[in-house]
Amino acid sequence: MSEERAPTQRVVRVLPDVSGLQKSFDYYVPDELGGPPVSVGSLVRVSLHGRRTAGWVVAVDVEPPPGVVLEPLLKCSSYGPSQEIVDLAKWVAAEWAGRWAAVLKTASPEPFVTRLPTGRSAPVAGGAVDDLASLFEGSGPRIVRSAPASDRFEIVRAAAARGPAIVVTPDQRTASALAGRLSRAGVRTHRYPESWAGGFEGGVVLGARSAVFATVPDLASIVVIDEHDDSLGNERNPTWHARDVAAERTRRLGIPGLVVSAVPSTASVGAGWPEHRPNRTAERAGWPLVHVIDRRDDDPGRSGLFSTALVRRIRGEGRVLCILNRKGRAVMLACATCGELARSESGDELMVEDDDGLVALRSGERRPRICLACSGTKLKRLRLGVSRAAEELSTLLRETVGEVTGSSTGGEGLDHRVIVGTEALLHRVGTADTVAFLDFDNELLAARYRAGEQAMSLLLRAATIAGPRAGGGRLLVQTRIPDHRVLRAAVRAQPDLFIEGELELREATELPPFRGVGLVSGGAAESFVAPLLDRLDIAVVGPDRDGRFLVKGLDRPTVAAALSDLDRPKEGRVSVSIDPLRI
DNA sequence: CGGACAAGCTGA
DNA sequence: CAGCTTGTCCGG
Repeated sequence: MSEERAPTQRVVRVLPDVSGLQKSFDYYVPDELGGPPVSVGSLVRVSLHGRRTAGWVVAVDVEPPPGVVLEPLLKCSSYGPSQEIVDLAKWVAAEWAGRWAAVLKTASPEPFVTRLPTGRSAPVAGGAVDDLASLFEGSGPRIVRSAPASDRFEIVRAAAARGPAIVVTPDQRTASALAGRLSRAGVRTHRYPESWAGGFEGGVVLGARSAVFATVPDLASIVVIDEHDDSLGNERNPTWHARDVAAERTRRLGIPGLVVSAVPSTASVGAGWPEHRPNRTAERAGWPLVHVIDRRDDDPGRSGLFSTALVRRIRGEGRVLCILNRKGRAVMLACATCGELARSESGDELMVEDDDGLVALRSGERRPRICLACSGTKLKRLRLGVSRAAEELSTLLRETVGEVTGSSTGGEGLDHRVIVGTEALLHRVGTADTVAFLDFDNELLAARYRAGEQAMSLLLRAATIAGPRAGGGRLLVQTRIPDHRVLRAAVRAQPDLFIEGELELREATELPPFRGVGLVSGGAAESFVAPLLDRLDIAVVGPDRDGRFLVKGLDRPTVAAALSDLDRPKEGRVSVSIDPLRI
């Protein structure tokens, strides 16, 4: 089959795109091979064990192991990620215990690129760039705190003025808006991944999380917008987060990495990255007004979704979004007498009902059906749904109310002054005057350790949509926990009130960013983690109700390494997620 | 992953 | 013992 290799021919190392195979193989480059030049990152086709498969060149001019007869590369299909990105992808795979090939795929063009653009554009100086110069001093990640309704355009423009840049945003909508404004300011922009090769022309590459892997020669900075947002985290394994990838990439390149957020994540603050803050006046001005409506103050007989206070505030002028999140919600119980939610002793967990009384799902804490606040024994169920909410609100306001859920299509329901919807509404509407959370406790008390950060993230999205207080931007939050640190921080536009408490809790409970965690799921999870029980530096917790195990260790690399070193069981499936966002 | 091949099982 | 299934190994 394979003709003899001439001693002068180049040998390259190829990582095949075959799941279940994490090994690279050597091939020689035949003289007559057409297509793009073969270099590190090139997408190639090779023959492996008698079948053709795609892969990536991960090293060139290698010395093949003695005794193996090399086969030729069959084809060079496309330009691929640069050496820098191939190396970065390897780090990402190790850091999140995933496949190198899976990361390379994210960093590769689709469809193939067989010609690179020629000609580069020079940076375009921006307006207020001098004021922002200090943000770009030194190298590696730094936190840029910037109020939720403040404009990030000048930061992005300042980055563009310094040379080729990558701007990562939580969604394509934001990337699109920033790209449009940059273009109008004379900056060359490229959308990623559609314009995969755009980075070769200079200018700014903008896109959602995968843009952090864009190949950009002479990259001068990376800006991550709203770094707290979970959309920047990969849902599939490896569960890398664009913020952390940007941090590593900028450290490696010795360039600045700006992670921008109104309320920086526990990850970035916990990592001790330097922080640039706006002055208090500017920060406050960049938040909408936040009204907390304490539902415990309602008339005891009232059981609807809408407090009188809320209805009063949304009657009349202005566009209003009412957010009702039903995703993964448990039925909540509240005291029929005083209105207090049924929560665990610590207040961190919701209690649900079973035959023996009340039980907390996570800790298993039990007590009889009694209200902790007033000792009342009558509890009522709080039931909700978008359709019912829209109906109820239409009646209360005496006007037609729109309705939007994740399954609504196009502009359906959007052409009303008042719209009720799930979280999807916050992704579909660009601006509104008021955003109201009908049932914020569902977020605050969600049975996930990151519930607080996720609730805050929702508030921040809403705040961006509502705009600054000076322009009439306003958030309304119905809750039975008005003192929750998420709400105190938002009301006072003072992120530290949230971040400090959240970090204390994480430290006390030994969770990220103070520890690394891995989630092991799948039928063979138990036998897979068994060898870890002997290790003193690793704790294994579980199984939970879904048969999953939580593996805790000193930090992310420790846990990732421990889980990567384990042998995969012969039968049964195992899935490993490092620092997953939703546990 | 998926092909190759070896060992194990079945029925005449 | 042919013919089939199941399991283990391994790829350049």
